[in-house]
Amino acid sequence: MPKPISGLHPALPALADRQREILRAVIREFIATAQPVASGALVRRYRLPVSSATVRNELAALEELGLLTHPHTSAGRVPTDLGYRFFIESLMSGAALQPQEQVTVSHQFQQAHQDSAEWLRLAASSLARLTAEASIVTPLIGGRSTLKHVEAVPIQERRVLLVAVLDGGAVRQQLLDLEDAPTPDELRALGARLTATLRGADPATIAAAAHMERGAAAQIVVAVARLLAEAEAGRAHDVYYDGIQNILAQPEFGKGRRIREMVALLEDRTRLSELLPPPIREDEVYVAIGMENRLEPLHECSLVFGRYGAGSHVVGYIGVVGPTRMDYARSIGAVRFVGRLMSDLVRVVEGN
Amino acid sequence: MPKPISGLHPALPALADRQREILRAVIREFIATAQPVASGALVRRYRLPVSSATVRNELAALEELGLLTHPHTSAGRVPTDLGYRFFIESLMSGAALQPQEQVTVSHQFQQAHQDSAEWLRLAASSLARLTAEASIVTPLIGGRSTLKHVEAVPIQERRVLLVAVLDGGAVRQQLLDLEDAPTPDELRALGARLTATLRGADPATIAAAAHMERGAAAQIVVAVARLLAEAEAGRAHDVYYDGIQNILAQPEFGKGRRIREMVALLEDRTRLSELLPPPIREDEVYVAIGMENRLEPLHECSLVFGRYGAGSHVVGYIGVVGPTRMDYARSIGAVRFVGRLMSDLVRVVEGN
DNA sequence: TCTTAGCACTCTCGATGGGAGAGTGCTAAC
DNA sequence: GTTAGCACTCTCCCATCGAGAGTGCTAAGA
Repeated sequence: MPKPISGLHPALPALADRQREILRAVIREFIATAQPVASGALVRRYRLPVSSATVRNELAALEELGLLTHPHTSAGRVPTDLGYRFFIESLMSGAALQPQEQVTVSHQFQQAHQDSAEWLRLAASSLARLTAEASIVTPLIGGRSTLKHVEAVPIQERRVLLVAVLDGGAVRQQLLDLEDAPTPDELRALGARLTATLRGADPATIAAAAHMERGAAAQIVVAVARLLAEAEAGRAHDVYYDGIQNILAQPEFGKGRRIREMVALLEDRTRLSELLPPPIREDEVYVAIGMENRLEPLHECSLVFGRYGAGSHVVGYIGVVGPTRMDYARSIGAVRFVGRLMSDLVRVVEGN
Repeated sequence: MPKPISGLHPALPALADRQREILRAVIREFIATAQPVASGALVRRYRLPVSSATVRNELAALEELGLLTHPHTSAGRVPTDLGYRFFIESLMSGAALQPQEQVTVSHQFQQAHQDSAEWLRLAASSLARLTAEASIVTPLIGGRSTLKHVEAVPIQERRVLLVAVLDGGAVRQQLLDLEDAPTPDELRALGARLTATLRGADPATIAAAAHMERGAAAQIVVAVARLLAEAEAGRAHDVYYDGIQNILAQPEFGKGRRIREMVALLEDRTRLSELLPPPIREDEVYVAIGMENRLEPLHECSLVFGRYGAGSHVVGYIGVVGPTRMDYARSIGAVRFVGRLMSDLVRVVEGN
């Protein structure tokens, strides 16, 4: 069974049971309220069997270990990045989604008309709604794109719509102005012939095959090769995001500067790829907390990413972005659930 | 020639030349600085040939007419919604986009692979970039969707990918599990036959034709009818938006409450349709200023919408949303330019 | 009659300064 | 090891105040 959480793995200290309990309570409380957590409030709210003075001693110890900080002398405690990391690695109870929620989301996917762009959009909006964070969903990236079917549909005299179906069921289309003007019947025959000869071929093979063709056929083959090559590269602008309103609502982004940078990052599809996680295994979830993120605008944010896909080379990523004060259990549960859903869909499309 | 600007047309007062000049200067200045405009600053900045006291008298008169206000006694003047309306109707010099900008945007569209979803996305991002506002772009809505070509591509034994090309070049796809298991050759023949018999038919006709078919063919015909019907309805979730970061940067949205409602409106595709303008003519631009908007969250915003399309029944909308303090000349110019570009593309795809 | 200088008045904005409240750290007793 | 008690610190809110900006008004000038 793969390690469920990946990401940085700094050396984490060993804690006594009571310290673990208190750390967990602090993080839970801070996630819920966004306010520094006071010793007295902990005792009251979590019915701890010790006094607030004892809790204060433990809090000081946890701060010594780097798991908590203070904004100022007379404020309560706030988790550090390391504190969150500890929480995720060894304190968090993996609360999955409610069965009811799971049913609702699955149901929506089933109704989504089996259109892959629709699935991506739905995944983004489901994740955003489930987690109340911003979500990011990429299409399937990488792997070999091979041709399953090609068709040239006449639009005007010399203009055809090229429709290429890829293995995996993705459909790419492109309008093409031809040098010569084949009849509809010729076009149909050409589509059938090219489908027969190029079926299963990868972009390089198809590009090479273009030399065997002349005129319209050559044009079409070149275009098909390019469409497939692009599909293989995964087009950066096909990334979907949703839930910007959720992060606007977070109190830590009230001021407005930080948040603008984050939204800019989400909207700039060319920069989005910098945000994707290193390769992770199926069903594994990657978490990057605060300063663990390379990108400066995300230094007060956390990412939770999962992957979906069928093979080991054809993967897409789905994830959420939010403040470091994030409900990690829920985010991880949601990412994992939606990821599995997407993987199932891919498997169905690719034929088990 | 159609009226270029549509929207509410309240009775607008007649103004003396100097008042017009001063009103124009106030609005220009406020659009540029977002600060209430003082009489002294106007004289200095716009080299008015009168003293600040005279300007103050005129400002008081303009305020009397409802075209300006002040936030408090000792603050400069701020345009009212009516003031902006007056500006747009009779003061604004229609500054179009720079030739350089026009070339850049046209060029991007030409490189966009002739894929209609790509065009929509590009239109949204171009508008956002040109205007520094948030943009909204809908696909073509309404009109009759007729079939141009249909193909069933085998994916697995009983599973096919249905690809329907519509008049206008839109491509719809759907995965379909068939009752029986036709051979690839049978599927190809079926596609050719259905294309021949159903070409040019509308959804209702196609749905009726389903009764003439049996088994897989009937299933396919039903699915095609539904795909076309959906295309005709225009799917609400196909709306694209971009440039949220731009409105986050506006000083009037600093506080964060208003802006959240606006972003929520943009992200909720089901509510987006409430935002679309009443029917407007080609090349006409619709402007709604502040309280003229029905939707409460937009009471401090303005919309500038244009339409694109080929006929009078097949239209799509493109527009920008920003604070009432918006560079209307630029927004209107950008919306009109991108709208024309989109219309041209539609005409090309539909075959002149 | 229109324009303008002068001036009092008003309002915002930023700095200043308690005072209340919350929460900690420490100490000493249990 | 735990806890009560207490001094100390820091934030936050509010009131105050002066500077600055800008207006409205008045009266004089063109």
